[in-house]
Amino acid sequence: MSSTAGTRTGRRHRVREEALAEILRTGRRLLVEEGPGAVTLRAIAREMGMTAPGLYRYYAGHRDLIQALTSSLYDELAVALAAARDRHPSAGPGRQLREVCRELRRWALANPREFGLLFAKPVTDADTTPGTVAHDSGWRFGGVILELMVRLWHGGTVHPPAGLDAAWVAQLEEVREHLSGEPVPLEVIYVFVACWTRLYGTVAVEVFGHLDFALTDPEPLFEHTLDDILTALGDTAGRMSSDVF
Amino acid sequence: MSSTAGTRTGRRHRVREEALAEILRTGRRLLVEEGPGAVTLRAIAREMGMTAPGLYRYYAGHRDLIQALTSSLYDELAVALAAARDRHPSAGPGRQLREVCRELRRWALANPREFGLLFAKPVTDADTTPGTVAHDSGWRFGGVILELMVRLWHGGTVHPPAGLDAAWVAQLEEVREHLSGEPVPLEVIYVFVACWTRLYGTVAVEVFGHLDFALTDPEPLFEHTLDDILTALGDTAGRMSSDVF
DNA sequence: CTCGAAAGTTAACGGTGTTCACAACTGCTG
DNA sequence: CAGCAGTTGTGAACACCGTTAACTTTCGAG
Repeated sequence: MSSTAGTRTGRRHRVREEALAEILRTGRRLLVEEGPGAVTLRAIAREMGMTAPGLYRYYAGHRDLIQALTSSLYDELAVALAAARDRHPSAGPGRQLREVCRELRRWALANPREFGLLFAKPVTDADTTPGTVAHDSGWRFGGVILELMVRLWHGGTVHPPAGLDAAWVAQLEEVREHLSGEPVPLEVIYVFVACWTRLYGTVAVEVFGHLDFALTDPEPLFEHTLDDILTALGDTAGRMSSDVF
Repeated sequence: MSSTAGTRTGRRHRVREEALAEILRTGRRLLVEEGPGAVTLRAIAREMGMTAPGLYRYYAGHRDLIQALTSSLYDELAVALAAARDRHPSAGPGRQLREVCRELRRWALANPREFGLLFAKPVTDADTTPGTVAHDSGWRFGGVILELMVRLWHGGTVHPPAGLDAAWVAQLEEVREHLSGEPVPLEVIYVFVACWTRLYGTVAVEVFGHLDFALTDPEPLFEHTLDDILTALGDTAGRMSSDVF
């Protein structure tokens, strides 16, 4: 172990970071250009002008590499969502949430393979780690959405579902402090989950092409859904229609 | 070519069908017991006491085998949904649709790996056929849901979204006769797609474990969503709450 | 300058999908 | 019944995959 182990930006350390990043970059390029099945240790190494075992100096194996790639993509998505939010600094949380959701769809459509890697797989597919990684990196992105919902909640426009039975409330309590920062009202978590399933369903179905047969342009459906979600959250501004959907 | 080529149930033909079915059965067992990555030509052959190249007498390759397995699972799901519907023959379409949706969730939770194979992957992942197969087999199941929605529509309780712009309507027209049987009203297709995205989102998020961190029992959320969907469809019977969600 | 850690190589093992040449079996036809 | 053709299955082989082990090279810190 070098005596300058704690050094922030040692030369050695820096080129290593670059290598780590290039591996991920190459893996992502393969994912985008050739599909999920093509992001392989040997292919990445080949692409980088080295041999597969060399990659083991950087990642413990194929699984860990994919995991790292997933993490970085979660981060990128989180940054994109936050940027969409900050693009309208003076807007209320409703408008900002709307823009964030639109950015999610935009990102997913622009990066369908990446979206698939992040959201199309079971979180535990017998190979991903128990959940800590999925939590940390996955919730840098989820936190952006949740935070806006909390702010909407603070505005007082959200009215929670009435019939929350006891068991339901109990498990929500469990999650409360699990979220960093302020204590999140239980009902907000419920609303968050409900809205997320709608958002996820709409975007996933579109990105995965499940309704290619029916819709050549699913954007109107998405905007309608967005209206509906924001109405459910009590936001009245920026509404584009007043249908149930 | 044998002279009895057209024979319905020739001996030869029958044992072949059995072999085809056993291959699928074995593949499914591997999928369930060992995960998606384990459903491999060699593993299936090994499990059946033969060698991998022998399977090529039955399926053109790994892709085709997976495709066939997917098709059969779609069929099984369609049968399960239809059975749930027919379990309440005297009930109205609203109640029947409710039971069908519940059955979808039940089936997905009981067969998560199969559900993942059917719905977690992009329909065209650079390896599935263009779409004809996904259409035919995928819509024996979707048709069950659509048919109930059409019946609800005939009941007159469904009110379509008002703001359907022209382009939106145009593409819906395209789909109209693409569906077998009676001409389906355009708005019904819209409602169908909208409801399907909600249903899919709720079930998929639960099955894939995206919200394991937050919910130990997602059933209340599902029931709330179901209430909401059926309300949107104009069905008033069997409602369990009156919240937005 | 030295030396030890890090980076990268080659070789190898077992696994995969896939192809091809070949053997065995089965059942129809002359 | 004999023979023949189609069907079914095998074994060997190829290329690719993840992974491990032993080895060489590189390079920075003391």
